[in-house]
Amino acid sequence: MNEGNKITINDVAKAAGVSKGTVDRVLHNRGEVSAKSRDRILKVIEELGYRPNFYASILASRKNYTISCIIPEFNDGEFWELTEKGIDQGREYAGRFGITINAVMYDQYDLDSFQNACAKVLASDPSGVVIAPMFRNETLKFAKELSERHVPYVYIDSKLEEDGYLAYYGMPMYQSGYLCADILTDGRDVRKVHIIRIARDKRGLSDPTVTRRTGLIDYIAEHYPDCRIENTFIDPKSREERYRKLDGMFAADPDPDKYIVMCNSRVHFVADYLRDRGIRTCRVVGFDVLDRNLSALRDGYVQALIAQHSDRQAASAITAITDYLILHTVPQKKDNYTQMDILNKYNCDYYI
Amino acid sequence: MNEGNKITINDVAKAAGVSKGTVDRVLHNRGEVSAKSRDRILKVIEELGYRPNFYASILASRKNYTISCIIPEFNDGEFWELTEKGIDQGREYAGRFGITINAVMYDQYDLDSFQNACAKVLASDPSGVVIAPMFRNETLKFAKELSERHVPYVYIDSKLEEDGYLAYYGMPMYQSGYLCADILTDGRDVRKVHIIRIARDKRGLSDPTVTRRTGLIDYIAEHYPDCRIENTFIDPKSREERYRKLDGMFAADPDPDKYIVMCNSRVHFVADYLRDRGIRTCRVVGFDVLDRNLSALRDGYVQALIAQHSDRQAASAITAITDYLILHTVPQKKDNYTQMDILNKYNCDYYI
DNA sequence: CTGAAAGCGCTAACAA
DNA sequence: TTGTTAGCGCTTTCAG
Repeated sequence: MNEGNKITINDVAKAAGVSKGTVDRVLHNRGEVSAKSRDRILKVIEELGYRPNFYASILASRKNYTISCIIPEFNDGEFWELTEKGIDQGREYAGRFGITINAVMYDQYDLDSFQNACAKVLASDPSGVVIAPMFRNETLKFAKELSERHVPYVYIDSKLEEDGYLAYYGMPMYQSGYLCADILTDGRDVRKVHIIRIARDKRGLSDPTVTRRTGLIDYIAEHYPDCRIENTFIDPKSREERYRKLDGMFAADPDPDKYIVMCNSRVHFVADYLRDRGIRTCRVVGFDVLDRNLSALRDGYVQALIAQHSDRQAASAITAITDYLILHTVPQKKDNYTQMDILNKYNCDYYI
Repeated sequence: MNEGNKITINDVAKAAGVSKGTVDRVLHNRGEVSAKSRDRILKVIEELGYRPNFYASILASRKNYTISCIIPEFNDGEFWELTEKGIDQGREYAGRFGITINAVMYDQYDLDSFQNACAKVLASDPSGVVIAPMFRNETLKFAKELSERHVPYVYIDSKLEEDGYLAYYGMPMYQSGYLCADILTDGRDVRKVHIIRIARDKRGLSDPTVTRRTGLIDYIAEHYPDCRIENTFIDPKSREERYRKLDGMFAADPDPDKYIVMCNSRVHFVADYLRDRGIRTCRVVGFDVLDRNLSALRDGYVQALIAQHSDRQAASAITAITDYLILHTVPQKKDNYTQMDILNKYNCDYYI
């Protein structure tokens, strides 16, 4: 039945001359077993190629595993929505093993909110944790606590430079910037690149796109040494302010053929501006498959989008913990860099 | 345990005033049950929100499901190798439910071999079938037989115009050709496009790339009405012959900046030629992530590859049948068109 | 047509 | 330290 394997715990017990209770003990490092018995049992397991039947196991042990996912809160159509979809996919998988998934959201601009989320999760005594970190120090503390409790945790989106995590699923950020620059410039004669950036009002927040921007800038330096890079900061909260800034940008340089890029998921801000101003002469590249970005892509205000399956990242994270909990397996690779998808108007409609 | 649902078959039996044996009978339409009992049980199930525990079910019923996958045979590094990897992924999933997966290969250029494969699968009385069809009529017959036996089957790679399949997973072929043309021409001043095609020696074989080529040609007609399209046929078996043909192509038109495309996975043939001849002036686009194509991409002899996750197609197919068999669920969508991935030298290393 | 009972393979007390 | 045993929730005879 179980992958064609008919050897049961009883067979092992018999062959090792012990009872199945003892076999179960060594299987789960539960209770004390004499070194002699343990060795013999382990040997028999090896020889017979015994593989436990997980269904019998799940059935017999009515454990109540629960995995908590800590991600930023979001509004409809924003980046993290896709991650939540992935959590739902993961929930379906984990649910088959009787594992409960719950999501805890935090305000990604508010440290307190993040701390609260972590504390809440810790208090709930989770069997495993998925986390999309935004605050370095606090995450480090949280990770340490989880490690000490032997609670497996996996990072999604970005990770920290510590080592205790079970796995990581995210995009290679530097390379995504490099790729982005390649698509933007596209072998053309580019003299100037405009990077549109979000003006961050709060201090102390790590900018998640800095690595990506570095990749972008490096590409330009390597392939277009004479190309200038100009940063323009816009306010995500004020449309008027944005338009003023972008008007200023266009006024400063009369060349209508601009190369514009945004390193986060908000390129729709640029697209909206271009649409309103009727400007169709720019080459614009951005990131991520928000609905608003997709429609900009379809309408030709954005030429390409670099996307990642952040749903799959979340789902993989949950799967990894589930398998760890139930099957006692660890992911093949610890660091999993997800593919970078290039979308244009001709393939975007087939993107999930 | 089971998704937070604690109601068991015993609860249902008690509430309905019958034994759990009878409940099981109505659950699986097994044996005769009086209309009265059946109605009462169904009502109780509804009211209590009873959900069977799959693990107990799998454990108790030592059924031996097996899913057969019929795909073309292949050599190392060829297209179908990736599909086989997906079958392995699917096997892992299905194995957890005690389902055996076996793969049956056929020679995609030999009708007899395909018929044999089908007959063999039929004889083995499979619980489900995954098929990558190449021969239309024979597949139609096979599908009909499966339908009559109530054996669920899913198409991968391509499908037929019948309706009995459980699901389909494959690339949108026409659109892939359209996309390919867009990437090839890339807004440039293109006067001529070279399509390199495989000379097929056998008659009566359906060319799997004809739809893709149509998409390609349509794009050119729409966007480059004055562009000429030239077909060159090469022999997959003879390197000399290929070089002769390609030499001829280059001799016929002195322009070194050629636009070259192949609609199947063999663009490495072109790349090898260009590498040997030291030609770096062409723009070349092809399909699929064979190792040889990837190295051509990295080395700059191919500018872009359009790829599909044919591994995921196979894995999804197996998952769909597994879930159908075990969970009694049908796929959300019947026709699943997988995304078209655009690969260049900057993102190909993160693919898969 | 229906109930009773014996497992499926494993876990987790409880004795010894 | 170890064996024994009573289930987990469901399927499947076998009587009746």
